[in-house]
Amino acid sequence: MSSVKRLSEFPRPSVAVDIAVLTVAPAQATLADVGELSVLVLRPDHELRGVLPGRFIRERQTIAETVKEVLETKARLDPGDAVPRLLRVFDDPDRDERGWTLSIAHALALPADRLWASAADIVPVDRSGDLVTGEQLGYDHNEIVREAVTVMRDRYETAPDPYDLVEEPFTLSELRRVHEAVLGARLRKDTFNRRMADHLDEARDEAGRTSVRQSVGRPARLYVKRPDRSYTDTRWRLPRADGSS
Amino acid sequence: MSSVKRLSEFPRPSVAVDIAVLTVAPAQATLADVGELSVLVLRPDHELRGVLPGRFIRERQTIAETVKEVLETKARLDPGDAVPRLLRVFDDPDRDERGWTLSIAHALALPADRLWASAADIVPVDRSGDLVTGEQLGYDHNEIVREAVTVMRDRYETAPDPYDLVEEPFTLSELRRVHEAVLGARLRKDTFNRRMADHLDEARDEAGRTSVRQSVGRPARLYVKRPDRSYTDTRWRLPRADGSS
DNA sequence: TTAATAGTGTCTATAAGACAATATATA
DNA sequence: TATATATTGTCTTATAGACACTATTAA
Repeated sequence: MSSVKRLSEFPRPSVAVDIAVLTVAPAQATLADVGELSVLVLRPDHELRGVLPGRFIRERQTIAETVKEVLETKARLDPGDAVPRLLRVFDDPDRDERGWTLSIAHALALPADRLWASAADIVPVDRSGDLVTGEQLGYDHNEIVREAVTVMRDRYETAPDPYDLVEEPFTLSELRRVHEAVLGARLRKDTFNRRMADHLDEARDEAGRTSVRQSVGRPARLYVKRPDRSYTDTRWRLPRADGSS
Repeated sequence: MSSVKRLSEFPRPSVAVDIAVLTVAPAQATLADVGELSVLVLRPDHELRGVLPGRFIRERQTIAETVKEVLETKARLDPGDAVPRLLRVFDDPDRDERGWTLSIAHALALPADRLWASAADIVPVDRSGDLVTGEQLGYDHNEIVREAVTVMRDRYETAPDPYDLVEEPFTLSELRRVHEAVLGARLRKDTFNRRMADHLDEARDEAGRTSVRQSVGRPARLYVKRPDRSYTDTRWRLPRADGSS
């Protein structure tokens, strides 16, 4: 950043934004009741292989704006308030045979019902973050999906629905089912509830009810996520000596 | 990524890599024995304000290679095996008045003794990650430093010396002093030791000794970091039901 | 009353945090 | 021996994990 040469004297890469859109698809035959963590794959006419939604960035447009626009125009879905999360910059010089490109890869999660309008495929992923179909995507997009899935699973160990897949207010069962789908494992009801309790507040739904019943059984109480005091809250912090901090 | 147009038809940004090089500078008057977390600042002749080391990336060069080369040529220091960590991409359209630029910002830590050869300044930072001098750097580099410091402090709560500032093998006191400097607080000796013990293995130094004495007092045992089973080890994991996983 | 789902009491094991004692060196 | 630093015993409190029980609804 410290050169006095004109910017135009430097060769410049093409910079793309690619987005792994993740969701929990309703349960199939597998794993009984548990939904499946899945990723949105586009199949453009002129491409041999499936790709993630993405395009090159335009001047005077931020990355966040680009993400939103890509989802709207390429995937034909409304991202709403969902926050895209930077994964990393993919910079292998040979990642695109057309020339020198960088990909600023992002992950983003959306509730399944907002993806059905899209003309894209929703493909489940396995434990290692590969597509269950074994499909090979274009460019390095399989790797982007793997990293997106890994980061997402990691975060779902630590906090209640950090990607906002569940609409508030929700019941503990709804919350747990989403976590089970993301993590790909059944979770213990009692321990899960107690863990999450510290990060939730009781709430009412639009109708002012403090609990809901689905069709049978005891009605469940409603919760919203407590505005989290910090991402690091649930991890250990080193013990300060004396009263410092 | 899905266009069939030629890459050259798209406008392209200038892409820079900027690096917050962090270190623990030896203790000054403040806080008794505790070193100070500091950042390396360049003062090029032709620039009004201090800047972080950085430059535009070149074709067929990875970001990692660029980081290494920047540190060697601009900061005149040898990064060795230190791993640069991506912070995020700074993309404010107005961040550089010369034109459209992105900065792929990284953080990296090096032991203080490897920085003295550099012609750069080593400036301590305060609790919020600002330079203690109140100095304003060029571009958005103050913000890069703040984020670098925040991420680094967060990681030093969770693991023993994750940025490899201490040379192996080390004593628990050496390790604790580095953590105190990074976190800017004194830590309890006994609890710190027990916390770290799970992440350390006993070791010998070059001379084959299993402990060292500095000048006075009981000699301290030597440790190396245990190859960590995973970054998430020290955070809670949700309880699986049954035997699944 | 039964089935289904929600939620809690409580026991055990483990870990955190704090205090103080013990251990091993030099001067 | 006095002093300095390192390390551990142990007590208290908090939390995790597991099991089984209680609670509240619909059919």
